[in-house]
Amino acid sequence: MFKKNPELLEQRDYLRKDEIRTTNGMSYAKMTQLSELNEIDMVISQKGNKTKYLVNKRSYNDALDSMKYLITKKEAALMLGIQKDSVPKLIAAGLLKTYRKSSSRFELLSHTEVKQLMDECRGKVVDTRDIKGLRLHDALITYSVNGLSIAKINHFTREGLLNPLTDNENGNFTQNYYIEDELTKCIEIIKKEKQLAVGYFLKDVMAILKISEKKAWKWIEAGILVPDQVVILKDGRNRYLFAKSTIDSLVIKKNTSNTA
DNA sequence: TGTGCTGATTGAACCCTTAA
DNA sequence: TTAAGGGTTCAATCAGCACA
Repeated sequence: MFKKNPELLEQRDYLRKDEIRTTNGMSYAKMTQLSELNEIDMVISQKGNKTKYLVNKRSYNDALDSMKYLITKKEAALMLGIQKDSVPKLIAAGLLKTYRKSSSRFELLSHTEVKQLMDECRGKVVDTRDIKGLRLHDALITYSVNGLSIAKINHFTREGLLNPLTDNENGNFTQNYYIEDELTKCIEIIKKEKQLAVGYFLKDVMAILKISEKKAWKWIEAGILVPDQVVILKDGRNRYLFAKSTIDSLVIKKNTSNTA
């Protein structure tokens, strides 16, 4: 009945407890706690041996609207569809703020802000047949080595560089699919940012200067190409890092000697 | 010059321990 | 009891190096 007439869903006065848990990540314990504090109006409906817990929609929405309603990182993770370990990463990236309550020893988050982040980063709802791309977790497994993180995915989504798709209008990050072409472009941005901050690797330098590996080593030995940082790996190998400015000046030198 | 090998690296997920 | 924190695992790519 609700599938045929979705507007009937909106008209309901009461929501099921399990419905609230899956759509908003609120734990059953939290609902009981809010009910005891009279923050939400929860009624028990008994039919035979089946017990139903129903929450008044208006009281629930009022409780959510209030900034008083703070949630733990675990609840935020449930709401976003990510692991609890990822929540601090979103906080560190400035995508979520934490609050302190005298009654709690834990850092808490605003339910409103978590919901807002999810709404901003939820994929565009399309038909299941039109879904393409990688799930959030698969994208992270594939591209974590390139510096892609859950925080970066959210940043890029907010900036419009990533346009995820979903077939669930109330879905969370696990239901988002990311287009591979868009992910590749974001990886390029991350790489450029890293090169600016950390520097170029020898392979990057070879490509920029258009020289072979042999020539690169000759230049290093001759002191023409001087690494700005040498990281000695555990197995004795060296990892060379060249600052962007070092390579830029070499490119200029190479170009002027070519034109002369 | 090209190719293949090895170990490092990355970050989320997972699992276990700790602390209040 | 439960959230947080720390260590480990997983899957993938990359850089350095050796060698044909």
